[in-house]
Amino acid sequence: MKRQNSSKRPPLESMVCFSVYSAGLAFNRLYRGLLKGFGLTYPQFLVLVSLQHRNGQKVSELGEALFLESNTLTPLLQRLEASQLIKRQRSDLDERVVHVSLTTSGNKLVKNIGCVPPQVLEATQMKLGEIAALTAKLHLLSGSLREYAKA
Amino acid sequence: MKRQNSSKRPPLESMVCFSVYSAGLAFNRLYRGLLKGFGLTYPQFLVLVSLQHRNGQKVSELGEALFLESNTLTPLLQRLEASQLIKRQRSDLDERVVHVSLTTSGNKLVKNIGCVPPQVLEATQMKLGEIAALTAKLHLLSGSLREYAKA
DNA sequence: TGCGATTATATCGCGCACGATCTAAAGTGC
DNA sequence: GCACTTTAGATCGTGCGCGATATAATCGCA
Repeated sequence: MKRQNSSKRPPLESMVCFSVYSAGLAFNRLYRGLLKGFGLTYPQFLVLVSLQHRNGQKVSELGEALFLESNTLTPLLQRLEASQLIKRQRSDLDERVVHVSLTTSGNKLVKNIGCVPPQVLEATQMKLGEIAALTAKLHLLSGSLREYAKA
Repeated sequence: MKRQNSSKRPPLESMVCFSVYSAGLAFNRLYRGLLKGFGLTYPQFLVLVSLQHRNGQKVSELGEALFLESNTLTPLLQRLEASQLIKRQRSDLDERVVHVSLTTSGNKLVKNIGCVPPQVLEATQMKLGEIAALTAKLHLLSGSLREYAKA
């Protein structure tokens, strides 16, 4: 027999969407502390990591990697450029597209930080395998949600 | 033998933090579409759900439930109040604290929406048990991250 | 009683997310 | 070659998150 939702435990706790939201806030705060010393925000860090993997991406490619669009990326990239960490240059073949690449100091910085600082791993208190499984499930979930939103 | 990270698959995909970030964006977009018709944002909806469970919470209690502070909540609550969905009133016993309660129309609205609209469940493409397990893991993770951030 | 410390909420500024719209460059059909 | 559409980024306005700070009420305690 199922216990009736006695409505004395907060329902937020039982909502996946909230657990994701809340974990997102927690990660953001953790990274904020770790990145503050480097003068980076968390999304900026993600952009640098993506560029480290593949330099010279178009804005639209970065957008596909991060699931963001130009209205978010453009100002973010402008700030990174102002910090001398990236360069933006219009393509010669198609003047509409803008290629983004790490500067020398940008490259040095992201190498210095490393993709997953050891503090983050420690903070999760999870085993590597568990983390990988969780990551995979979340990507599946994201995919389904995006699929549904499109349809 | 471990395959070397051949650095041709984007490293973002292997980062938990990114999978959480990205799933958060996806949920936000999904809810945005669902809530637009009700004139609500996703965080506003979460506040209403929390109040439905326990009406008259202090701002600080809402903050503990949602892991947010007054600098985020105050303007959010002001907007909800402007929409006539909640009432804010200072306590008589302690004039520092503000109690937040649903108005009749706010109560009606949140009941109308329901905690987890069926569309969301469908969009996840997951079984209830899977969702519950994921939710539990994420709460654990959030807890560890917050614990680490405090220390 | 009075005054420094603490607490609850509010205010401000900045940087994301994102809907809506704009601009300019390419593509397209005739 | 010329209008029509499409595409890539950029711009603008709004609403979060959050660090820093302000304001006002309460507490502690000598």
